[in-house]
Amino acid sequence: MRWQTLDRENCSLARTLAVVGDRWTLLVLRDCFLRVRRFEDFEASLKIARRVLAERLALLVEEGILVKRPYQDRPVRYEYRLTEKGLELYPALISLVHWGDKHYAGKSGPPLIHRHRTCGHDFRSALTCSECGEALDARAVEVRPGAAAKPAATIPANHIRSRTAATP
Amino acid sequence: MRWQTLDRENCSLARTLAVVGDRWTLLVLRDCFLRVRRFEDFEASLKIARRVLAERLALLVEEGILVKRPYQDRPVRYEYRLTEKGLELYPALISLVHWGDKHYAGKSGPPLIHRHRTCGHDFRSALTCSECGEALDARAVEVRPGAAAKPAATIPANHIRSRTAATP
DNA sequence: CCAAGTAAGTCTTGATTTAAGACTTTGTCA
DNA sequence: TGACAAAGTCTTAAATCAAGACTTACTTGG
Repeated sequence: MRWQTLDRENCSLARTLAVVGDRWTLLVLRDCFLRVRRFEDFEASLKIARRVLAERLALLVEEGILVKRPYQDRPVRYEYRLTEKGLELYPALISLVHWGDKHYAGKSGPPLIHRHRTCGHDFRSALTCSECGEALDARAVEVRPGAAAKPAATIPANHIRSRTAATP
Repeated sequence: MRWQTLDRENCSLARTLAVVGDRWTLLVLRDCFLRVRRFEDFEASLKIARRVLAERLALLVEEGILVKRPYQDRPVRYEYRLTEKGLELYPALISLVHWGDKHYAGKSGPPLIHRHRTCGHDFRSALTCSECGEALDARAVEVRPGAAAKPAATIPANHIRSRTAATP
């Protein structure tokens, strides 16, 4: 499969990955959430090849996830900032970070600690149901095709009926 | 950067991406949550090259995210199932899916609809603070280095002080 | 005025990864 | 015996990526 064609797949995950599903892209976004904003700062932080960084930033701007805007004239210099759409990736990112904290942190704990300013506590993110507010477990989720589904495309025949997801 | 060395980075996101941060790996995991379990079913569903699929499955098993177990003898045939550790990736995956639903679904809505069996409603996932239960916004999160932090490694100097994340 | 510095890229080249699909193994079924 | 099936492995050409030298446009110090 060519990744340029992935956005045409009838699957929201595939479409999402076509845009941000590249390792460098996700690390660039992590830096954005840590308030890194300038080309050279991304480069120094990530030790990424400049060509690749330029390409990823351009893609993120094109997709409306970052905006490029001048922070000075003469000479004009640009910075990259998250848009609202970009900020909405936070749940996915923080979930990945917390999963890594849990399974791959060393003896001394995670490298970064997150504090919720609103309540003042260090937290771990929790995924809840938008309707009942309870914690969401994969085993309690059922999936069915929406109006846009073309079942044959990405879901094997034995999954097009509504079934409980993931009960290993 | 070589991706094999990414797991030595002092950053939970980098370590996580070293394991599951590959596009194919994430699509394989999506299929796992949709109850795909057999080699040929993954292949048919994803149209992935067999060699790549074999490699990704082996990695996920090695990392304890999937288990490989026989579902029949004579001839012995195997299936792949999510472990508890694998199931814990659900928040990250569903967040990516819902982000894709929101920004890349067509007129007719998302391809798949998720229902919470516990409460019976179709839902969108919501990220909440584990401490106060309120919805989490990236702008309300402050980050500071934990005991394991080696600030110079992955966080630029101007970010090692505790600062609010992401206020674009 | 000239040299050095800086931010933000672009270009070139060699290494790595991927895709496609033919081939292999082990066993069943008609 | 021959066809079929699941779950891989192997080969090779094509695509993608990494590293770092080079470029551009402007500023600042001497």
